[in-house]
Amino acid sequence: MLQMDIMQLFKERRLRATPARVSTLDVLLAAGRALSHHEVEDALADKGERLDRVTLYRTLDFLVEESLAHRLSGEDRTWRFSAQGSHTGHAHPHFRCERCGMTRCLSDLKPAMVVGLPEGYVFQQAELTIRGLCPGCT
Amino acid sequence: MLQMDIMQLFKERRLRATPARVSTLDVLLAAGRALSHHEVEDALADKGERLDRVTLYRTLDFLVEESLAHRLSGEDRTWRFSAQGSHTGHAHPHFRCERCGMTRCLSDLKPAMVVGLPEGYVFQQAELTIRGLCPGCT
DNA sequence: TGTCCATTTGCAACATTGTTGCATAAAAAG
DNA sequence: CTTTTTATGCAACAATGTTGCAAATGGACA
Ligand SMILES: [Mn+2]
Ligand SMILES: [Mn+2]
Ligand SMILES: [Zn+2]
Ligand SMILES: [Zn+2]
Repeated sequence: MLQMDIMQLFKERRLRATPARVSTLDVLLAAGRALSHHEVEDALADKGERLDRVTLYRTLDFLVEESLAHRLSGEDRTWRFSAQGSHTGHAHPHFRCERCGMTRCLSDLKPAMVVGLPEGYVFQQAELTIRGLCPGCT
Repeated sequence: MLQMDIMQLFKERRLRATPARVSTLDVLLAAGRALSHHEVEDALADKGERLDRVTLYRTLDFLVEESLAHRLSGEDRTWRFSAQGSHTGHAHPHFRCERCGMTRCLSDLKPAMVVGLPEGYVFQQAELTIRGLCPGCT
């Protein structure tokens, strides 16, 4: 997706198309996987963008708020951000590499293919987490 | 499980049965759910135990290392610890309350019962995470 | 194109969670 | 009781994320 198209996207939604937001969403879209705050920071640096740490945190929150990205918690106590916020509530499976932490959404896979991972991925473990309300909170 | 039995357990395994370890495992066993570092600290305080923050971190790590507990990452960037480390690799489903964060293992449930949660729990979402190695790490 | 105002940004300070180094205390073996 | 090994407490540090506030700026409108 071109930067110009991203700016157009913001304008259609009546959201301020600031450089920080356009560049950040651009990075997420180009990555094709979930990126940590730090990884986004690095990717922005590669493009010659200098962005304050706090601004980036707020920008990522903004994108999630506007459903342009979604956020998932990593095993390493950091948030990861992925574009494609469209698929509702990110209630889809994810893949995380046990060695390097690389995380990507598996939302485009049919259920049958979750068992058979995409080429090149090695299955080690499936973790199923049920979320909801406990007896004390109902 | 009695404190004395816990001490016995350590001795059988040739592990040093220090007050910190016995009390901490006691707290985890009594909880019946996964506790954060902070929650363990509070529970110990209730029992009149004073334990250094760092010592507790190391004690919890020790219990995980010895397979007397297992550790899971929460949505709030904190580790949770649960006794019953016996079930291998904690490759079992968990339940987390979306409101208060209460987390417990569902390891004692048959697969059919995962869909139908125990009485009092409200289902909201199932998240499946596949873990393994990505193409770059194989 | 210039003006204005709500919003965004950068900076400093702070909070939380967890880790490391090292001297001292204590467990368990003999 | 003495010795040896290991665990503990303390201080300092690191990583990740948040909050308050003044200054900059995006976009609407004249
Ligand atoms: Mn996702
Ligand atoms: Mn568990
Ligand atoms: Zn990897
Ligand atoms: Zn609850």
